Amino acid sequence: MFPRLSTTIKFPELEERVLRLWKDRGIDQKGMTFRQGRPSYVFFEGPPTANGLPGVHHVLARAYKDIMPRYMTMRGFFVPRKAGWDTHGLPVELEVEKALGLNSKRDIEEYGIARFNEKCKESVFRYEAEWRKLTERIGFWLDLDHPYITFTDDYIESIWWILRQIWDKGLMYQGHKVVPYCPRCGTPLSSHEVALGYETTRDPSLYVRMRITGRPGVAFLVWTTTPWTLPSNVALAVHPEAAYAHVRHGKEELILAKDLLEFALTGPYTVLQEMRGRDLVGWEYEPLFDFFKGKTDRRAWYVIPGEFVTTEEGTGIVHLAPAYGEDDMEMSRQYDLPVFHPVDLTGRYSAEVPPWHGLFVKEADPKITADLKQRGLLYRETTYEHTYPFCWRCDTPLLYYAKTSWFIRVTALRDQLLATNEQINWIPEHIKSGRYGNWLENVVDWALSRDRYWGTPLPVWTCEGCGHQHCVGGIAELREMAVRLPAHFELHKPYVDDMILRCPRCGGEMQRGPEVIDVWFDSGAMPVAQWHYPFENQEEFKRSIPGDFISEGIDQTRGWFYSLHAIAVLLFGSVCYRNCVCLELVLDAQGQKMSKSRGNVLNPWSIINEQGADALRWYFFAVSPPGIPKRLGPEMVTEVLRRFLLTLWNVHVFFTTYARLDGFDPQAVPAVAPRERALLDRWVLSRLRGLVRDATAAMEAYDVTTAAREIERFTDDLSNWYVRRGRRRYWKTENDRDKQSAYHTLYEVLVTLSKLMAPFTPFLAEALYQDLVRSVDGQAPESVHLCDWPEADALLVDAGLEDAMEAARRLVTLGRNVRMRRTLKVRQPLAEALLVTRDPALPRLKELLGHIADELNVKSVRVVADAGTYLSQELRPRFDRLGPRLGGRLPDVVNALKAQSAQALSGKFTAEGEVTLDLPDGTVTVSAEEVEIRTVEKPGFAAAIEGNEAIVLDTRLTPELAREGMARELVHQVQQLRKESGLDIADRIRLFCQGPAAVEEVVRGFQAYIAQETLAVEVQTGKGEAMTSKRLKLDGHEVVLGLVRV
RNA sequence: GGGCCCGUAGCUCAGGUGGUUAGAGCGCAGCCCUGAUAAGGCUGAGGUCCGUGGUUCGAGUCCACGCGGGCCCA
Repeated sequence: MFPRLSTTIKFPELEERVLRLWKDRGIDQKGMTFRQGRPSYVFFEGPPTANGLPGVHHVLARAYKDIMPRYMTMRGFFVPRKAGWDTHGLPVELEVEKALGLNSKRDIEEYGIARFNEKCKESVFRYEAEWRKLTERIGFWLDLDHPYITFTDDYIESIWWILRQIWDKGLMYQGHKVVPYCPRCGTPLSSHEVALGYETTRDPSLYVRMRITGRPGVAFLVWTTTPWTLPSNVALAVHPEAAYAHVRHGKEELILAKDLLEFALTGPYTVLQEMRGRDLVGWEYEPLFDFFKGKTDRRAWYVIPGEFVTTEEGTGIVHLAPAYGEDDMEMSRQYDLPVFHPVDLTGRYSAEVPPWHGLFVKEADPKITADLKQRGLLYRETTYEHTYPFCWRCDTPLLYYAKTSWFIRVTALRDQLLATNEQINWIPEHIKSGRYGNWLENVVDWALSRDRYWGTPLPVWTCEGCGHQHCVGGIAELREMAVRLPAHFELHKPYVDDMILRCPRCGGEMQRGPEVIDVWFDSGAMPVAQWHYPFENQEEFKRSIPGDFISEGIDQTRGWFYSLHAIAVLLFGSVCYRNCVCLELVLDAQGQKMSKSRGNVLNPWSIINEQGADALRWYFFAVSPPGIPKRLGPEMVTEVLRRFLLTLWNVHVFFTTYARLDGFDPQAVPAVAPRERALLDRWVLSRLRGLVRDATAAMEAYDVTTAAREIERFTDDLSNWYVRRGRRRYWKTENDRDKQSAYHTLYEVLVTLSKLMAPFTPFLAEALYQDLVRSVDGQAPESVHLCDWPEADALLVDAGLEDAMEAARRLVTLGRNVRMRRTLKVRQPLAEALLVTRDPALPRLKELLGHIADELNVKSVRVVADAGTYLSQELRPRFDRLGPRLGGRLPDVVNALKAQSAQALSGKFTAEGEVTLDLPDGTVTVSAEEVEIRTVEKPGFAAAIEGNEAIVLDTRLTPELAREGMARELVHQVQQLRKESGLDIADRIRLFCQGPAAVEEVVRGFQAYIAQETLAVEVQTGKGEAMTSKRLKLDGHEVVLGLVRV
């Protein structure tokens, strides 16, 4: 028996009930495991960090992470859904530093690394309970009880194994590299981190004189915004092809780029000589300072050519300090220049620069400037506004700084990265060759090491005796090689730092370097490390690589999308994941980015508790494709709830209400063969088949949005046509084949719909399924999420019927348009409607005239070829057919056609199939296929036209029609009265109607009709006993209606 | 400064390979209908399809250059 349901529904409550059902019966567990043994579809969970509260953008990501696994499970695949937590890294350290009031690496070391890391470990699960709560509440099925956690020794051991593989391939190296470095945090930042901290700032802008050796009074004019790098200058670079000028300027002579003379010089000048940059190459100049004079054997302080030099700003002569610029370092390699690096790890000058020893370099800028000025080397000093990177966590200006770091030679694999990228299905597609492809083309070596505390330790030990380096690939190996291990064994600092190994070369003692690794390596290692491969779970791992599906924010192109891909290529030379759905930002209702400072952050719970998780999920899926930024506000979610979820719910309530009343049992009542069902049934089943086919195709293409929109469209058709047109079939008293056909059809549609919706709105889908299926069939799968996805082929198809129905609905709209414009109430029956249509579906349309007549409330509908009395004709050229044939002559032909009367031309086209036109440049024959003849309304008739279709209503009211109109009005009033009296839809009544003879005569004449419509066992005229009654005016007559429940 | 994406009604979004008069939902106004419906229907107001050039018989659609917004990178 179907449950009794109400159209008043609170979806959040329904969802909580479904959650309890899942919990009580362990359905979530079954849902994740019941396909075990079937082919797998592999989903990778990109691990979040649980040291912050989940926000509404996490709901978007988790909804997408949920929908494909659910869909693929229904399609028959086994989808493992291991949860994961990202636990290492600077963001965690920062939180803990803040909480403990620590401000520097020294503070941390004084506090104690062991204690500090212990705090980090606690911090990363601070909000785990919140994450779990949200994850469960939005219906994201994930195995939260067996997550991978990146800080465990098992996980780290797998990472060590990976690093060892890379090491063995010779792809790890220690190098000098200029990196963006935060002197406060004492660590280089990844490019990802640098990107977080660009700000507009003012820096000094210095034009300095570099005196040319052997040419007294002549200097290069050189521009810099980083005076602190000048002591380390070793060379100047010019663009070899650019034009330079030697000018007299006041009392001195300067050389700079010709294009920049006006820009750089502050007064009149005379050009003495012009030259190319390459002419200057090799010229020597006097260093600004003598700190490094004589400290190197290499040639320094001369001009070299550099393609990177521009003549758009500055002077076209670039000062090179290899330790503090990437280009500079590159040039120093090419030209074997010395590298002077007089700045320590805290950003202060070393003793190599005595005047400013101990001073932070940025603070030394003005002192250097003053010194140059005093020695006459400063030409001009201004300030320069530009964007410059600051540390995203502490706001310290970053220094580009040569650091010893460990790198992975990813550049060696660029071609393989690009080739495997071709195997990834990116959604949206443009990511592949756009943002991501570009990133891969410009890929640089992966700066792996971090000089921090809370992270996976880099497993490289160095022999203190012979300098031999060894990369440890696992715990067993570590124990074997160990000379000394700390009492507490853990693969974290400070414990690993106390692990001393025996050098395999010389037998000396090996010490680990201080570094931990980039946290992106942790998460990118998850396909391997989540299984503790290769130490355990070899089968699981092999089954799950490459993965089938990942989905995260689009910002992960440089983050997780890349680290997964790079590690898989490094290890196996193969692709890591086959399909990647990139998600854009969730914005507020005004389109502004949500941020704490703006105060516009939307709490996901406010929507989940008001509108529900299904509504939010549906909104995300349907509103726009994943790669487009989404605006979100409560009212937007309410709209989809009303438009879609509630509409569907109402159909569901309609069905269950009447099926209960009639005791309809889909198991017991034999189904009428689909082909023998009513046209309306066959139509909706055919539409359903189309929906299943289209939704399946869309889902296979990861086009969730199209699938959702198709489901919405179908639901609208279902409610506003199928049910609307067919509802009397469920009310009627006789239980005939038609009624059974109607019940079975609507039942099948709703059950199928619940399955289609299961991946999108798991709660509502479950509620429908439980109400419809489990309530009557104990043998059926216990949950919609344990069902198979519907098969389109199993359903009836009748494309011709769908076309005809579309035409019928179009004509009904037209007809209502006529009634509206003539203010002819639909309740008043009319005699006839004439249809003019050339729709190819016409033969099938004739089967549907009854529906048109009903909707328009007319006694008969006729299709006519011509309604000439009411309508005239118009001829329109078909540009799409004439255009390609006629090209430039098209306008002339169109004008010639317009010059003749449409009636005459249409006659000719009909009779002869073509018309020949005389044009100034010859004759042109136009065939009937190249024009369209349309019908046009003649004013003054009750007609409406749209395209080449028209409808004409006969508006003459006979007395009989008027009486019937009154009868219908009476029925309407009685129904209102029933409603007002609070009667149940199945209650029977006794009815009386008192009024003038004209009215009472109608009541007697339409007694049977009125009785049937209002469920009256008796219809009386005159006064009567009434439970409730009301007075009203009907066509100017005073009438009293009354009724009693029997 | 470079790359990618976006710009269509007040709002959210559709608009295969160019083709006559650019659509839907919400909102607004008026009317209608209603015993599944918190609904539904009809009509109306509301559009320089971001701009400017170009290609074409014909451009929301293709090309170029701009403008505005977003993301990513320097």
